[in-house]
Amino acid sequence: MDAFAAVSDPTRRLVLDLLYRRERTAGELGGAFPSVSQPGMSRHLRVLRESGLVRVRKEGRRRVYALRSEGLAPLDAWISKYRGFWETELDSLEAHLDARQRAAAEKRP
Amino acid sequence: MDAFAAVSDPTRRLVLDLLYRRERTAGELGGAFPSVSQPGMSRHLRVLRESGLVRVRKEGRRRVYALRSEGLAPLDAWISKYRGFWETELDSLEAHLDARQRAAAEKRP
DNA sequence: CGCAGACATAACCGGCAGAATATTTATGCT
DNA sequence: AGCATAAATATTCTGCCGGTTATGTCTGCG
Repeated sequence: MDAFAAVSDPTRRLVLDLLYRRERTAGELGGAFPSVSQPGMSRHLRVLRESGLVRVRKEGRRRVYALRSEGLAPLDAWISKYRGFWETELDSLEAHLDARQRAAAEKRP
Repeated sequence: MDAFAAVSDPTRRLVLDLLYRRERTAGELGGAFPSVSQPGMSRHLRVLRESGLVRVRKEGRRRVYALRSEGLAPLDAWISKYRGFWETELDSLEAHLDARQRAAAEKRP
């Protein structure tokens, strides 16, 4: 599963958000989501691992997960192409004007 | 379907990439993907519409699709939190050094 | 050694996403 | 009006994803 698909799941995004602040053990992460069973979280973590978004290290019998934000680089690279598109008024403003024109045109044709 | 899920599909990303350059009719977009049937493309376009990533206008019997890049803003907002994490050497360089240290430590303990 | 804790994997299930075929709607053309 | 074209929707089928229960593996500890 690629980074795009990995991040398309809300739970996994929240996991990454937790890891952004600090490392956490699998147990801590699981505990943060009461709606998800232990194996469920384990599978989410596996997906995040295999798509390169987190790294693990063993610490006794715990697994400590940490963010590996470079994994998001491909995603960011793709989006960066579009960024600035909506920051310049080039399409949002244009769309707004189009809508106004169309609305006006429908009122008095 | 939210923007994250919409963009998690490779075909839909390619469609957006095509629309980045210019507007296209549904037919043009379909023709660009021989592996996808006409209704298939129509459904992809529907998803992109409903997640706010494209807008349509009717032009005769054609539907002209255009990028609505503001739809990507939530996605970009989420990622931007992580950007700079791998740009500052704060984790990639650190991880690299950690790895070197660990490797060295294992060679002569 | 043997037990308990932490986590991963296996097996299974329900639902939904994606693809194909068939049909419908709307528009242009003669 | 009648036909062809463009594109959307309906229907069906299949495969994968997320969740659960059950089980396995490894580690720390008495």
